[in-house]
Amino acid sequence: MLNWSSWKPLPLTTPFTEQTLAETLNGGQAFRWNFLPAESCWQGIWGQHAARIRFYDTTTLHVSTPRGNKSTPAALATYLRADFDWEAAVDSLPWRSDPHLHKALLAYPGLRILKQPFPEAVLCFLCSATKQIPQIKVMCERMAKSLGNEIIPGIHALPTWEQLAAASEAELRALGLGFRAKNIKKTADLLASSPQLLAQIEAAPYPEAKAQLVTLPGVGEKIADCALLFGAAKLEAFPVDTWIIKVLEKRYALSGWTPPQLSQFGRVHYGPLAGFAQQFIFSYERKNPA
DNA sequence: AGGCAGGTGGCCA
DNA sequence: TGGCCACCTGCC
Repeated sequence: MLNWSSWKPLPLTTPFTEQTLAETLNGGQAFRWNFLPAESCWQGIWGQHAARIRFYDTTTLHVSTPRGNKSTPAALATYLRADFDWEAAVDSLPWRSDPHLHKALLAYPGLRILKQPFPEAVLCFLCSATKQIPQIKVMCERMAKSLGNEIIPGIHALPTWEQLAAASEAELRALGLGFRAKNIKKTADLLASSPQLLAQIEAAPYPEAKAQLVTLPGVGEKIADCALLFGAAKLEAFPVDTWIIKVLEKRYALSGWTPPQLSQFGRVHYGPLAGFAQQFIFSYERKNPA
């Protein structure tokens, strides 16, 4: 394909498996990666970048990027946090005293938390309310096609908040966003009037960042934690969703606990990388429901 | 055919 | 504070 560079190695400090690569890219952290059977690779979009990735061996990915976009390989390394020591992070989790966590860690060796552009993480998770991953992906794709920049022919970035503010609620509803359209429109208008707000939130320590984020229309505790975990590298953020509630109820015998109590439990039990632990538990539970 | 899906905000005791 | 419910849409 003329538009794409040849495959180049991207070394990983933490070993990986093919299944873990799939889970990292398409397991509910991000919504803009698709497997292309014909090319047998993952193709994804973030910010104003697009890339193709395929598993080469446990410590090497192969990467192809659009020709002429020289900054994309470095941006991809940042997005994947390729140089972070995930193995040490895993070892710091309380797996020695938590057999269920231990099982989940072994099931996804090398699983990592992406560093997505913060503004688009907020957008994607605003779409996530009571939706499953495939439907969230459809909503993101429609917003990109209709409102976002075309990065290369046929591949569109998600709209910026500025671009979203320029659309009407009716236009957003027409993209199938449902009741989320109103929240996205209101948040877009608010962010358009404070252009530095998201950058300030991202730069703030987790507790302040979360407190600020939940003031955006449609952003509650869960969406704020997802955006901070997957879009701002705040690994202490511990999203409490229906899956995690189920896990903690059934596998940790915590039935009857309220979401805020479970959130507190998660932070105390899993520690400063609670969100990282959450991702293993989440992935494991979706594949092996209790 | 009706209920439910990686939630949130508003209203009521 | 704590519980309940509407809210879009599509898929089982």
